[in-house]
Amino acid sequence: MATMEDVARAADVSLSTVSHVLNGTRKVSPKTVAAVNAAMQQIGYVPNMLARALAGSSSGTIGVAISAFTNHYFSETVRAIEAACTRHGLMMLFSDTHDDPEQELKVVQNLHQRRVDGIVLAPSGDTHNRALDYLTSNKIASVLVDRMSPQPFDQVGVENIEATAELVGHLVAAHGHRRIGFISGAPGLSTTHERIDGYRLALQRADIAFDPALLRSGDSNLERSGAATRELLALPPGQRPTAIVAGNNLMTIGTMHALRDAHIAVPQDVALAGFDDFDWADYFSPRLTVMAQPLEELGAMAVDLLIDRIANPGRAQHVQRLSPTLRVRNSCGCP
Amino acid sequence: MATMEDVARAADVSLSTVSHVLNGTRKVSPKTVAAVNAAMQQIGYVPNMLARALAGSSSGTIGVAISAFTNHYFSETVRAIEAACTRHGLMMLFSDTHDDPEQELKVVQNLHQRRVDGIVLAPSGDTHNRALDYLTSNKIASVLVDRMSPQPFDQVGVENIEATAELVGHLVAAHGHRRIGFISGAPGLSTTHERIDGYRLALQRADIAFDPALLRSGDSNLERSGAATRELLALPPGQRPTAIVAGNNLMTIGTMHALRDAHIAVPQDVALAGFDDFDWADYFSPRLTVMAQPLEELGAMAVDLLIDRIANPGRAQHVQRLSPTLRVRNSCGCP
DNA sequence: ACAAAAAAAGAAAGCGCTTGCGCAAGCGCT
DNA sequence: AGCGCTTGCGCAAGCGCTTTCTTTTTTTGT
Repeated sequence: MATMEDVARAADVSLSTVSHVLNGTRKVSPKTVAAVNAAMQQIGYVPNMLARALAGSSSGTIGVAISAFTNHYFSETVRAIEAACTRHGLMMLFSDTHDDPEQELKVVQNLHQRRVDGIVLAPSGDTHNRALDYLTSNKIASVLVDRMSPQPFDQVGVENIEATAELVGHLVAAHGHRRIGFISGAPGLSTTHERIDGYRLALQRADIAFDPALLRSGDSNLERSGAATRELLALPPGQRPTAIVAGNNLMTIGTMHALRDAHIAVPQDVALAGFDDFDWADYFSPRLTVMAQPLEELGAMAVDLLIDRIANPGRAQHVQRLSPTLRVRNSCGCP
Repeated sequence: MATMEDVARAADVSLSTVSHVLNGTRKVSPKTVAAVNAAMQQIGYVPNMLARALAGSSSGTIGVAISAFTNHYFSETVRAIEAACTRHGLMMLFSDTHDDPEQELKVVQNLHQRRVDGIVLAPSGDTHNRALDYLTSNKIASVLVDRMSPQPFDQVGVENIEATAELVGHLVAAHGHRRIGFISGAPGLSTTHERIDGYRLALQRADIAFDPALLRSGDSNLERSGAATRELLALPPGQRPTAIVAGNNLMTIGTMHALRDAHIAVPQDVALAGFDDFDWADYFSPRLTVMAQPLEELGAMAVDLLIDRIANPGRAQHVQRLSPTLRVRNSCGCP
């Protein structure tokens, strides 16, 4: 494979001149530039980014470690990150951590070994996250997405408390529900706790007493949320919820499925709303009322933040919260 | 950052010994191994894969260029590829080509510059695909997924003709439909043509005359397939299809949506079936009858094929067809 | 026309690793 | 004691670039 030296030889200039034309790192006379370019063309030269990265500093690559690619929410986020990378001429090294702290650490180390310029991480909900420690102690430029951490990191997520309160509030204000069940996510995740807080905030605002029986963990997955829904339905008639809010997309589906299996009509018998929009929420029947996260902006902002930090390692951490938007469709009872 | 030389110094051995310990490339006495490992630990050494790749040959990285990450089908495939990579200790450099030949070429060149060991590509449906030419002329180990090409490449896709025939055949055999509409994908893609062939094959087997009016292009997307469905519905009563088959997941959704907008009950008024299963096909009402592609195996096989070719550049090309499975649910009319 | 300053290009020292080559001990053997 | 072996390791030449320091060439002023 042709190297820069071959190009230099063919253009009858020095190696360093070739490098400088390629990078525009110093003034080179137009005719030399032409000669070098011609030689590259002719020889079919392909730059070696590995060597470039080794000699220089940047590898032009960032790492992305996401916890649950299976979840549509995250794959959408990755897509947005990828788009942002392409816009900035970066490539993305991608790996799934499967929400496993062990795996997460491995992935981060792997990315570090490959000398990525920075890392975008959706951290697992581990109480003591070793991956985050690794990032800090190795001074790796990084930004956290979705899950927030008290540790000093650049972070970008959505505003969960007010958003959940708004979602729950809609059920109260627009449809008069007073007994609202909430299916929460996996414990340990910041998003889970914040959304529970939002739920309680909405109740409080509506002067509805919090009933622990109406708050069930769906553990962020389909099956468990189905079970949680069944528990809710098994409550004595007076205590049974007239509406259910699910804490993420998977749990919304799980809940809906359980409801249908129990022959409960949505929204006639029980109203339903969920956090996270997804491609086809609009195509279910009933069409699902959800709180949609701005995934595109989230990805773009994560990359922007990361690039900025790479350029400017010393600066203070930025924690950004983006606002989700309520998408009112029919499952809440709206026509 | 600590280098191998630092480790060598700390362990009081030569640089090459450290390298050999790290790679197990030659016998080193147990006590030296211990000393080196201790030194690494103590110093906090992190191997530099860039340097390793430059000096050695492999970068331990493969590139994945997928045409339409937005489509759930592809994101699922990427997930499977990622899993296979992790199993093999590889990392995945990922980029979306947006089904644009221009972009596709750029992505492939980019990956090449980063000296990936091989490339998994879902080629765009370009008549003369420059990306494929580039791969060939630069002798880059690669494997094509989903879309097949007449050019000599390792390829893995699904069997489309028989599968589509089976799907259409089910509508005929189990439910007695004789007028079956088919919404086909974007022209130029091998999958599109093969599925059309499968559709016609099924008709032929059932002695049903092919009616061009019943074959409409949905262009592989939501909106166009909705339009195609509306065209089908606008046909004079005697000519109108009693069942519709859609050529991929997006088009199935688009079709279903159009049907609902037209207040057509599925499957009572018109039966529906589609190619591609997706997470929630089971949660729609009616539950969707689909032909499910073995995405997990597809990804795994692509990576296996690629690894094999990297190890063995000279061998003949393998073209693999995996068989999708029919998942009968309710939209076809089955109880 | 000639020195001084500016512009253009070359030489070479790394970046952090792999790997072929070769040297020094320690072994059993005659 | 001396021979050929094996075993364990160090040396140093790259891999293909970037970048600093110099050297050469061209321009400009008087």
